[in-house]
This record gives sequence, C-alpha cells and structure tokens, in this order.
Amino acid sequence: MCRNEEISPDNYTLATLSKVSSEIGDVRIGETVHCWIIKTGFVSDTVLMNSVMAMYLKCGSFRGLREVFDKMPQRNSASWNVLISGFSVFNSCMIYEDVWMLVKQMQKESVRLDAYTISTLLPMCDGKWNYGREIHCFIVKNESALDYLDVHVGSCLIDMYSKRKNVTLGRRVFDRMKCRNIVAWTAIIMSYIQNGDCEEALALFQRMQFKVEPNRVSLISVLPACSSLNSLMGGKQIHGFAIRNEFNHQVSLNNALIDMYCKCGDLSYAKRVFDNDAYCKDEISWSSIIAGYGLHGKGNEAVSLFNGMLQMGIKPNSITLVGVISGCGRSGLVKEGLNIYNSAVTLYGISPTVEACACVVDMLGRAGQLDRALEFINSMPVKPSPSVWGALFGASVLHENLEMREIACKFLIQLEPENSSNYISLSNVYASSGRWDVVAELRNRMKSRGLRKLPGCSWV
DNA sequence: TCTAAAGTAT
Repeated sequence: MCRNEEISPDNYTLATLSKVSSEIGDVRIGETVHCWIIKTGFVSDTVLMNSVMAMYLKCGSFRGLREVFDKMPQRNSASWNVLISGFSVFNSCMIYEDVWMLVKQMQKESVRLDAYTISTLLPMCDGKWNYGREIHCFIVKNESALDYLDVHVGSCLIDMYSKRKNVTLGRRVFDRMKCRNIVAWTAIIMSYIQNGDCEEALALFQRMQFKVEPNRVSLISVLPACSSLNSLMGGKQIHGFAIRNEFNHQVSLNNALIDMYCKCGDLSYAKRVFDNDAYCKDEISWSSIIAGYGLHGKGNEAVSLFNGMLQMGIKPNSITLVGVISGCGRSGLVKEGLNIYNSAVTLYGISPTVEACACVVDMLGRAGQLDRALEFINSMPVKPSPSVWGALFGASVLHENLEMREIACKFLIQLEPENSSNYISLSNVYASSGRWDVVAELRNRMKSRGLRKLPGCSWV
C-alpha cells in the first residue's frame, strides 16, 4: 500500500480501508490502517474505531480487538457489541461469567442493550450458559425499546429454543413476529427437524413458499426432512426447484442432495448429482457419496470412491473415515477396512476419532472376530466411549457370545450408570445362564439409583 | 464511515 503524502485520508476513507482489510482477512494490512488512524489523530472517532475492532475480529486477533476497546475514549453500543462478538467467536477466550459481567458493565455505564447485543448473546446460550430465559425476559420487558420481534432477535430466539428442544416456545416467537424473512422461516423449519417433527417442517416449507422465495440455505435445511420421512418425491421436488433457480452449481446444495438421495435409497440419483461437473466437489461431497454406498452394502464401491478421492487430492477427514470403515463393516471387508484405519495417521494425516474406532469394533464384531475386537478396544488410541462398547455388545448378541456380552455390559454400566437399559441387558445375560442371585442384585442396584425399567421392556 | 440471525457428510 502506498499513500500520497499530500492528500491525507479522512475518517471515512480510513473506515472504508478498515472494512476492506476485514474482508481480505489480513491482519497486517489492518494494522497498517490502524497505524494511520493513530497518526492522523482519528482515534477518538467512535464509529471509525468500531470498524477497527470489527477488523481485528474478522482477522482473528482478539488481542487487537480488546486493545482498541480498552483505549477508546468514547464507546457506544456497537463498541460493546463487537467486544461481545469477540467473546463468542474466540471460544478459547470464552468465559461465560466474563460475558455476563460485560453485559452488567454495559448497563452500569448506561449503554443501551440493543437488538444487536441480544442477537449476539442468544447464540451463546447453550447448556453451559443458561441466561437464555433471562435474556428473553429482558427482551419482553424492553419490548417497545427493542422492537421485541426484530427479525434478527426472533430468529436467534427460535434457534436458541430449538437447541433446548423447546420448539413450542420457538413457534410462539415465530407466530408473534411482525415480519418474517427467509432466515426466520428457515430457523423455525430447522427447529421442527431438529426436534423430530419433519412432517410439520415440510408443511411449513410449503407455506413458506407463498410468502418468501426459498434460498440455498433453506433448501439445504429442508432436505434432511425428506430423508427422515423417506420422501424421495419431496426431495426430487426440491431438486427440481434448485435446478430451475440455478442453485445446483453450489457445492453445499449438491452435498445435501447427495445425502438425501442416499438416505432415500436412490444411489443412482445420488451418483448422478455427484458426477455433475457443474460444481467443485469438496470433502463433504466425497464423504456423503462414500457413506451412501457403504450404507447400502456396497463396500467395494465405497473403497474405490475413497481411493478416487485420494487420487483427486481431496484430503479425507475423520468423518470420511467413519463412512468408509462402516461401509467395509457392512460388506465384510475386514482387511480393507483395517488397512484404511491403519493408514489413517500415516497416509492421510487423520487421527482416528472414537467414532472411527467404534466402526472398527463394529466391523470386527460383525465378522465374528470378537476377541480381536476386544483386543482392539484395549489398544485403541482414544478412551472407549459407550458407542465402542455398544458395538461390541451388538456383535456379541449377533454371535451369541455371552462372555463378551457380559464384558460389554459391565463397561457400559460403568460409563453410563444412569442408563437403565444397560442394567437390563446385563441382567439378561445372567438370567439366560440361570444366575438369578446376580439378577436380583442388579435389580437392587437399579433401584438404589432410582432407575426403572423402560416401558416396553416386557421381555425382562 | 460501526455491530447481529438460518444450512449440508458419522
């Protein structure tokens, strides 16, 4: 960058330059702009400094952002909002109490919490940080000042309630919103999908089309509902809409289509979408098609697609690994699956996740190699999870191996002491060998934990 | 000239 010394940039120019730096995402260029601002004496311009904070945020420098905030002589709501965003973006810096303290501090300094503040805070309200309802109350109390059902705030509320499995409260917000754009519609549709009501999700999607034009994200969001309902017809209609509206050049949409076709059982359509050259395939495209072939018992095709991916220079990740190994498992390709697992670190640079390890256990187990599966569990690089022992349990049921069933159940109880089905499975093991004393002891253990048999376990 | 929201592969 060069600068004509005779013409000094004003605060507007500098703000534009700061914005450009954010878009490039280059912190060095941003820092240069920041230096000019200091030299030209514009550091007291709040709006300009807010854009510098936003630049540091987008360029990944929490330190830069914090420093600007701390040195600002005057701050407005936007300054606080960017700082709060910083806490949510830079997760490693995230200490929830700190965020709440910032909010309190903001109020103490009489800075108004606005719709921006609220829609930044709401996505941070997960299981660990439980201010969601408090924030919602704040919104209700400040309805007139805040424009309660601001479309941003409303969408965030729907999303927050969805994550807490409360689609009813989300729907109440949605129904009361003054204006609903595509984001709000997508949020409520997603909420139904995430909470298992795919019929309502599709019904809303139909209604939505009379109100707003679907975009790429909304189509991607609704496709899993078609998969869940096994509605190939619904999926094809969305595919048709995507083609007519030229969304089918986008990799993310094609990925969602591939997944939908695989899950609806139409592999040839999935492959047709995959093979379309009008878009650039990424690791999700490959992982989806590989998993699809694997799921349908076509392990050899899954393995050759996996090799094709490597040849194309697309780096597989741990999810790709899970797809290809589980495909091997379903097709009895133990040797191929183990080869891929063993090359994961050395050839593909993937450290196997516990999910990948569970697939290996499942693969060995299905093939009847239960001792080898147990040996694998004892030597795997990550701590076995319930899914790992669950895989061994499933295989020991399949191959009627009581001894392995007992081992798997014991570990399952150890890992999930509150899950009653584990006790029941173990007591079934003992019941089948007539060890009623141990069965009774297990019943007592369940009782002392306040656990009950799940309804429907009539076989116990 | 400043700040916020929805999505796809196990």
